[in-house]
Amino acid sequence: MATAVAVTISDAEWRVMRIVWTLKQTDSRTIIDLLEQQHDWKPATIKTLIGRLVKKGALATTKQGRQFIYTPLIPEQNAMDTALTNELSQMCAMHRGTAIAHVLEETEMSQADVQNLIDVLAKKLPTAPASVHCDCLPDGCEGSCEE
Amino acid sequence: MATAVAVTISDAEWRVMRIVWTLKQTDSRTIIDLLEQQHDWKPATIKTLIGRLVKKGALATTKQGRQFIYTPLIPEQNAMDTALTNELSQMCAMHRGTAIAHVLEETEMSQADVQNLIDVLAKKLPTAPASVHCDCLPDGCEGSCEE
DNA sequence: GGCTTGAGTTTACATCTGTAAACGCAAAGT
DNA sequence: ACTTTGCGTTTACAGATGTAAACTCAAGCC
Repeated sequence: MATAVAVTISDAEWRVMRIVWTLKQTDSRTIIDLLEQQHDWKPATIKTLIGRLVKKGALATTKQGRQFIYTPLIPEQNAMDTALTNELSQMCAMHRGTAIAHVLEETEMSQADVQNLIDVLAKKLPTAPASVHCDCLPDGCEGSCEE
Repeated sequence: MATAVAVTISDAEWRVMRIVWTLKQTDSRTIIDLLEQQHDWKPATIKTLIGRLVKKGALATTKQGRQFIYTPLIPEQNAMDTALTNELSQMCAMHRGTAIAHVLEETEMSQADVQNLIDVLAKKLPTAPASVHCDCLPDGCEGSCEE
């Protein structure tokens, strides 16, 4: 199996990855031009981010004449997935549902996406447990979180 | 309006907050005891985290004899909400729906929660746009992201 | 062939985070 | 009253992150 130790992508790095994911492959010139429009980052800053992403194994480089062509080494959907799951998993298990509800309300999604989510949930409903308990305290200390 | 500049809570600090949120109020002795069971953190580490949370304005202190009673200054659901929304907002708008779908599949939720989500989505369905476009490139560069 | 230019690399530095020891002091015990 | 204990504070330090200048070459132009 690949030694994909779930590379961690920081906020600023995320911007760079989005460019590469969207374009599938590009050179630094393009990345820098695009990011300079979106943020007021100096080219040097963007170069640093690209460098770190390569070192982290998030971007692959292919020598193309004098420069490099960058391509993503980790799939976008995969990164999104991991980031959200990590964030959620650090929260109280009992309250995750509510948090997701709030997020759903604030997130704009296409009709197809909404429908898809409904389907996913409908399939989940039958096997969902009657309740999920708070896991904020060490085992054996539960019970204080019911409201 | 309160000067709630949306305090940022780090991963380690989350553990502390969860204890306080769950217990509503406690002293450091309790926090330290509980966290020493969950992680192998030294008491000093936990003291540092508590101190930082107080300085950040996430925890309030009330002198109680020789010690302090800590209470949360920011509501748990609020913090969860902000954290998830921040994470999501840094991702490609077009792909958020799919990411949420994946998360939903992996997150254990009570039947009531699942049902609630279905309701939220059902209400959202009518007003959902036909499609949400990729916003990874600066304005005017779109179109490369359709697949 | 020498100079210019630009891509990638190195170095820089403040802040945040994880992790923790050391310290100052007031309360509690004897 | 004196000592001990424990709580909160100060100090420490490495690694990650945001931000960016400086430097090194090889490719491209005259």
